[in-house]
Amino acid sequence: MKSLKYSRQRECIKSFLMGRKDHPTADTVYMHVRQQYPNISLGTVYRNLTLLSDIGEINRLNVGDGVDRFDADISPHQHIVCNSCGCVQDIFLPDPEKILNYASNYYNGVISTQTIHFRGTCSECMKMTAKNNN
Amino acid sequence: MKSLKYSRQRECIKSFLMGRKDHPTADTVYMHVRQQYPNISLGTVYRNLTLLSDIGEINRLNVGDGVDRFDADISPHQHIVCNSCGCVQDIFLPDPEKILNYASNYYNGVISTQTIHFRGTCSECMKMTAKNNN
DNA sequence: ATAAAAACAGTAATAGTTATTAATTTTAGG
DNA sequence: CCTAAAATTAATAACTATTACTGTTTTTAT
Repeated sequence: MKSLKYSRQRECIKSFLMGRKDHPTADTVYMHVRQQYPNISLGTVYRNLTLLSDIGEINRLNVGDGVDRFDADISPHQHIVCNSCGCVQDIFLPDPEKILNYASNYYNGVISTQTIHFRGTCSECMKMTAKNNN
Repeated sequence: MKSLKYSRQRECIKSFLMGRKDHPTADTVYMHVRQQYPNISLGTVYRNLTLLSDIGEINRLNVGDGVDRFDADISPHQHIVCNSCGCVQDIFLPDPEKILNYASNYYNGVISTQTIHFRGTCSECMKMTAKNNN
């Protein structure tokens, strides 16, 4: 088996992600980490993001727009994409198991996990449209 | 605005999709439609699938494996991917609005739609593993 | 200090999908 | 039934996101 060795690049990627709640793409991570390590390559960013999600330190998610996003919050939660500004926010449901159990009643195999992504309008964009309609 | 003209290729794509419940990829559609129209190009398949989903005659879905799939069943329903064989099946929940309303309580913007994809083991694969463990 | 293992930067390759273009097909109006 | 404008096509090029390869550098256990 392959042991893990420290790398400053990986550390930087991880801590950048921990400071964000907006589920950045690999490219966004790359742009920011490059300010500290100007020679880092996009491949290194991808490799470390993949590695970190493989060992469960971060989550890789895909909200259906063809780009992978990364989230340092690994507690179980769901996501919503704003149709207006495109932001990706968290939704914490108190009892997500309830949905899984509910769905199990209507499937003849076994359901083990679920991924829900909602779409809608975030509160910021709601304020905007309210203002513009005065 | 651009009016729609008949095309046999599009017709063939649509009717192929209507005969399937397994949410084929563009490539799968291509392979099959090519038996009837050997000169059809993958681009034509993509263009028509995109067009059909734009006008709401089919659905484009993505279960997170990096490939788009297409579904002629446009009634509201959810999907489950089998971890064992990779098949994509339908799940019809009697009251999906209930989930959306539930989630709305824990979000400060507006939720308008939801996409749920489950993962688990389909009934076929369940039978297999049961057999092998005898 | 050293050497094996891991990670790196740089770059090439891959997969899925969309865009371009010249030729063909469809169809509304005469 | 003809015609011509508009839509569609096949073929191919281009694009985007991601992964793989390679020779060099960094990490770390001994």
